[in-house]
Amino acid sequence: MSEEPPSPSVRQVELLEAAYRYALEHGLADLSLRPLAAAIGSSPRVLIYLFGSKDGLVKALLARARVDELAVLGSLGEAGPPAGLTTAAEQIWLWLREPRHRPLLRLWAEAYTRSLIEPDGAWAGFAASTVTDWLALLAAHQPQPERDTAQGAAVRTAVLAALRGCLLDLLATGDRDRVDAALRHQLGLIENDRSARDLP
Amino acid sequence: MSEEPPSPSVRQVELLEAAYRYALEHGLADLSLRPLAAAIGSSPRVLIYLFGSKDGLVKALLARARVDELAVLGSLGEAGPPAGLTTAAEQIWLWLREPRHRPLLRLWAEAYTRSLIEPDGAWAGFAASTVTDWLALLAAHQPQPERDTAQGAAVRTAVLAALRGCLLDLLATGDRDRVDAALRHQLGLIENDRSARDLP
DNA sequence: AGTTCACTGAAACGACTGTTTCAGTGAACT
DNA sequence: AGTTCACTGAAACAGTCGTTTCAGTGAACT
Repeated sequence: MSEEPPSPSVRQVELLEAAYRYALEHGLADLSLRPLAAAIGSSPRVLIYLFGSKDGLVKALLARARVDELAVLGSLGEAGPPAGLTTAAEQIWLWLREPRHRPLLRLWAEAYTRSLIEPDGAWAGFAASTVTDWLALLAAHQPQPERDTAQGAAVRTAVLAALRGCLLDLLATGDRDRVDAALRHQLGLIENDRSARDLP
Repeated sequence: MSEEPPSPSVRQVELLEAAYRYALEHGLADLSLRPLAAAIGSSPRVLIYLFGSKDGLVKALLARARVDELAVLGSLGEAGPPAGLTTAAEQIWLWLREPRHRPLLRLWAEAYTRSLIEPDGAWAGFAASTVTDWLALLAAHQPQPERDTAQGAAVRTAVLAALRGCLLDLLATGDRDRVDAALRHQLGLIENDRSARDLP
């Protein structure tokens, strides 16, 4: 309990990275120290030593997943001037639908729903914070007068809902053509409506 | 292993109902026979006897949740003639946003994502089957020429995605006004587009 | 009365859980 | 050379898990 290295060492991030890859494959729900340690060439003893407890390890894994998520937000948000709400949403969707991102998105969905059921512990606040993160990104692509209105919040909420709803469908059915057409239809309607009001 | 009652007895549905209420409160991820049995006034022995195994119990619980889901579908689908796609979606949303349905929807979300990660076992196919169920309901509210086209499938997929995306947001943030406005905005755009094409 | 049979309490089984205790590594620093 | 200290293997701890074994209930049926 008293033993816990203050700063993340080299070995620690190595193991965290290996554990992260393991979690992407097997999920977090049934995560167990002994199988995990065996798979990444470590031992339960070391994991407990480095992360304090299993809860600490799970928190570190969720934080690691969040780093990936924020990296996407950063690459889409800071790369140049605001691109317009629907354009940004399209770029996000291109990233979401990539088959190689599916393990990460499954893990994300698992952490999301788990934090709904078990609001305390390692999962606390995951769902709420991920919603606000993405909403903030979308807000950055809305023009200034609209951005701060309740109407503006509703529009970016709708865009986020379309993205997440389509993602859920895609993860469950894998039916890329249908889901792709659905999102494109949805964004097209929003785009039409916005251009009719002279909003980017 | 050999003992398993063939037909569901009275006692069995009583216990299943009690276990269902327990699962709505505590979720399925950490479900354990001993605490569950203690809470519903039974014993692990009896649960194993009646449901064959814990896996059988979980399957029964998921089937029970599915009964609730199908009941909603039935009440919205068979009640009169097709009401139009967006009207049907609005009615579904009125049901989804009810605070008293939140435990059921949390359980539903948990089973959904879990079946994405662990495609075998008791959860198998839950996500995919729930998608097709709801899509079929929405299809019943589309007019006949459109219903069987790829465009029609895309539109009802978009409607379902909007509903699910808004539901996820609502479960995480509880921000009813914003989410409500988002869904209304989304459905309004679809409605406008459809009436412009003479589709109900 | 005797048998059958659905049902159940108590206790144990082996496997697994996260965590701790103890005993060491081996490299870095004084 | 001696000490410190980050790190780790082996084993055990107490607890929980799903499941099984055994020994019964008590009502229904022959």
